[in-house]
Amino acid sequence: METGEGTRRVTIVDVAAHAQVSTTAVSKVMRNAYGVSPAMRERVNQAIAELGYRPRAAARGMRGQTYTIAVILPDIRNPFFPDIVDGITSHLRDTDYQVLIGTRSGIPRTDTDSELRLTDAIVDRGMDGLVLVAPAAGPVRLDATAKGIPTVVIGRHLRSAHHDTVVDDDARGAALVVDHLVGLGHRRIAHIDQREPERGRAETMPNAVRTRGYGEAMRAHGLEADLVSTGYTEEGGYLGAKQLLERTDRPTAIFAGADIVAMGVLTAVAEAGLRVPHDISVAGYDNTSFAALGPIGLTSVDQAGRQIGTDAARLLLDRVARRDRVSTFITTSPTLVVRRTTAAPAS
Amino acid sequence: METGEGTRRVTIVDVAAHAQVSTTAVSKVMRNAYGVSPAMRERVNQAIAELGYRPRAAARGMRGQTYTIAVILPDIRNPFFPDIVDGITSHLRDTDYQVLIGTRSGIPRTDTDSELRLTDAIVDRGMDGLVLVAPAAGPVRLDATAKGIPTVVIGRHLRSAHHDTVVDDDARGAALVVDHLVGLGHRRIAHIDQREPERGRAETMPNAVRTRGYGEAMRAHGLEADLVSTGYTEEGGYLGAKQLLERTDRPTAIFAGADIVAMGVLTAVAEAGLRVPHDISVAGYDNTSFAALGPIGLTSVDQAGRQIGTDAARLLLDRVARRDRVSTFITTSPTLVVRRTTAAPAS
DNA sequence: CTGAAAGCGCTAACAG
DNA sequence: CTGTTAGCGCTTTCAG
Repeated sequence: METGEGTRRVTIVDVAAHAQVSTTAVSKVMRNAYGVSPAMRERVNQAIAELGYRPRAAARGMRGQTYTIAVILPDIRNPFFPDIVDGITSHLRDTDYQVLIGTRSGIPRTDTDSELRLTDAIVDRGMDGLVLVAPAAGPVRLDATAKGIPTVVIGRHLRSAHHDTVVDDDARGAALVVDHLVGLGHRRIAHIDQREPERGRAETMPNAVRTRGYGEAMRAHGLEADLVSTGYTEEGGYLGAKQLLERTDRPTAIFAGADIVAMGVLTAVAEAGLRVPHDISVAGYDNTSFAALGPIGLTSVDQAGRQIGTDAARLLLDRVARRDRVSTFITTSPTLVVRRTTAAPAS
Repeated sequence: METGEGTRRVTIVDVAAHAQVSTTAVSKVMRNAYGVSPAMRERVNQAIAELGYRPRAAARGMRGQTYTIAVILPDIRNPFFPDIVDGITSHLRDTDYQVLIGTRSGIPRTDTDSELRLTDAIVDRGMDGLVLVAPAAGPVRLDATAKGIPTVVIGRHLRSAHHDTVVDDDARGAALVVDHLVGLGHRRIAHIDQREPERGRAETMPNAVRTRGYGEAMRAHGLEADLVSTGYTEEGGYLGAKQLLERTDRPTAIFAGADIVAMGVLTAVAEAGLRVPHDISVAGYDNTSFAALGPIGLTSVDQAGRQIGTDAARLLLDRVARRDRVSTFITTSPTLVVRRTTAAPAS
């Protein structure tokens, strides 16, 4: 127990000596490896407890695993991501694995570069697995990463032989919103999405797929798409809505690509002196906890983030155990949650 | 560059061979250590670039540093914490250090146990420094942790010789709110705080200090404190407010201990068919980005989370460099941001 | 200023 | 079922 000043940390050698066995035996017991008698297991465990021994991940990592899983989030402020993280950690709770989160939450967003740096850092630290949430990297890069470390990609519409994928049917989710608004009588429905600078990613990013779904649904109803591209942040929503509200012929409904975007939209609408849903309807995507808030009551698309996280964790552990197994692609179905920010247009 | 299947990862030995120098030289160049000629530095750097070499943190950690800083958050959903994280990462951006976040965001909250497990995991992974945000552990435990790894504690009103501390003047912040509400004419001002089960921590937890500040300010105005203890979560605010609103003689103002709590309060108020601030005033603490949202406009106390994070990062790097330096205690001054959820009482 | 050699703590082969 | 031995990739003495 002694946490004294100069006391050297207890190592596997100390445990082995204390239990009068070999270090191999201790190692095996820790990893629940095959080939240890119950008696020895008992003795070793007791020695571990008595000495308060804890294995060092770095040393283990040099030969075996580090028992650490990293989750890379594009943005720590988006309240949707905690749902995913919850799902992952809850699935890993009873295992030996530890979850650590990396984020490029700094100033620059949609930054492929900082994501790359983070991914490298994860690999350098010998982590056992990686969950990438809505990564910005291209398919080639993702494959290269996945070849080096078991990887699950969340949110990209991208099949790969090297990583597993869990993704929401974003096109369907967007259509759900459009259908709902059209059903209420709206014709001028605008969409605020995230600008997708790189051509190659356009088809596979969740935002792009939502945009496509929106466009197709509008067309199906014989309506014209009305797109404003800013970004999936509160500020993006604010700026996008400002732009839309300045028009003489402003839309009667705004479909924001994410709840966090809708938050900015609501702020802009309030500033313009308009009332929701009387003057304008607003819908979001993700069904975050903030959408349900009393003063908000945002109509939104639920994509079951917790479930997505759980699925990702399961796939990841699976792949850590068998790195060569065939890859899996899971699609989840979104549902619409109607609240108080959408209603029939006033006119 | 070859990211081929079986290609062994390039190590320091490969770099040394390529540059025709010793591994020691390479090691020194990487660490910007003393005693390398510019010519050699140049050669080594070129070899590193040509081979795309990246040092493995685990291996480095066995003898030296891992260049990794961990931040432990009590809750990933509270929108105040990203501000702190932003401050930390922005300060560390141009260093070799990498920030990784750990959170006990699972189901159980205020869980000393899961915090401990996380702290241990951080230490086991040989991280170079640790930032603890509003930790639940007691002083003895915190000291023990800090003895093992350079540590900065954010949010606890606790002076220690072993860790540095950055903390907001929570008592003053609470008084700011009470003074503001009393100035508007309120007399029945309730406070929703977080239950503090452990006696020993009562004086040092931010929530407890806010509660104390609230009580003292009320007394100074000759008013009686009215406390409901739930938790610093949205749900805590919801349940606490529900309880308060059921009373026949309900308060005219509710001061929530954190913005996230205020969110729950607003939901409960809306459900009760009451209007803010006409029927009841609501104030929060933290001045998160959500407080500024158009449909919210929450009056809140700003404690400059980004600045707190920056200070913490600076102190931490400082201590990583000189582990034996005297400890520092920084207090920041909160300011009140008045928005639209507070007004004179109706009666 | 440079390099050879000795570990850091652990796991994986390999023998007994 | 158990123990011995040889490294993993890096940093650190300590000589040259």
